Amino acid sequence: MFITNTSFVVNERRSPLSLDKKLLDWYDHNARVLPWRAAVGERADPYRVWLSEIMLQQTGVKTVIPYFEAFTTRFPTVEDMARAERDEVLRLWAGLGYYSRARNLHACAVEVVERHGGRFPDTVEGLLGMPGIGAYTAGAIASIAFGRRVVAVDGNVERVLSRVYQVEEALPKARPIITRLAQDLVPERAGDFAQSLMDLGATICTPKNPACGLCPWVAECGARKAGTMLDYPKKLAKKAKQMRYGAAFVARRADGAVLIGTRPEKGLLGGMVEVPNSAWTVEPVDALEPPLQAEWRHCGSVDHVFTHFPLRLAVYAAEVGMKVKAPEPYRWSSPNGPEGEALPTLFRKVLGVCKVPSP
DNA sequence: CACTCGTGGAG
DNA sequence: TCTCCAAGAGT
Repeated sequence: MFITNTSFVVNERRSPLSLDKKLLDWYDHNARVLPWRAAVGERADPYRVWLSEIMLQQTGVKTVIPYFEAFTTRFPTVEDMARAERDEVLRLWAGLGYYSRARNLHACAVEVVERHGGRFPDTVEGLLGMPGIGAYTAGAIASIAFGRRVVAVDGNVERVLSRVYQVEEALPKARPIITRLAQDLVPERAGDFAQSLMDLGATICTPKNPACGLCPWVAECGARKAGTMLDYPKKLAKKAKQMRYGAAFVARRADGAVLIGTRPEKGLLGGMVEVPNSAWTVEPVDALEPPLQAEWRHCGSVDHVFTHFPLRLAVYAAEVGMKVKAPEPYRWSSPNGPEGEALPTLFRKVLGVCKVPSP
């Protein structure tokens, strides 16, 4: 019953229905209706499956939906996205986070059009290694859009299967074990199976307060039997995150234009728009180095949390004359401000704390 | 393997 | 307030 790194014992089957059959029966009655899913009996559009899977990486369904609608409205097909400037993709993506996904998204669209005739590869091997497509996403697209009998192991699958089989190995070492357990379950309806596992993990077998009473696998779940659902999946302890400090400078002209720049291609918020700001250091810095001479006033601070560290930015603002040239490497935004730019949430917060009081 | 890479919502 | 974390990928 317990699954460890050295021993495998598959659950004995007391019930007349196999696990996959029970899950698909449940899915047929409880599948969530989502914009990227095909209507019953129809084949899902690979482009929409791909787009949704990239957006859903480490991101909740509720957050993704409005972005998905905006993208599919602006780019109905992969050709439309491939033809667009990358910067437009970044602007549409602004606020969604993990911006390398947006850079890879456009690169992948270009690759599909220029090297694959506008069609996505229909196998895991063909999909793997395209920009932004890893093991999970390749499996998801291959099974959901192309009906390949392969697995897509994500956080939901890790949680569900580690509970059912009481996988004692901690993540990430448990991943290959879980992948094998999942592969052994994949039925003919591989795409529905993948999505049913995700729906189960998202709505029933949740991290906290799992609704075991509604679960189609309640009878064969080892953790449920032992009452230890919350102990799975086992995870390695994460290291503590250290606060970093910095300063940001909002230079505003009378017409509303704000001094902005573009961040380096790679790294944090790569390729996105920023306002001038200092280095972010563990020790607060008090020597200010504003981008230009002006009467800078401290107008508040912004707290923001990245995945691997929290950040506190002291925000300074100044009004500058219409004839002031933008110092290198910065530029002036449009008179309405940088709202239309590829501005990540951090810098939207910065602009928010020093808005000009309206008359 | 271990680290980087966003954001907002839930408890 | 604080912790966790959501359909991971790249290096």
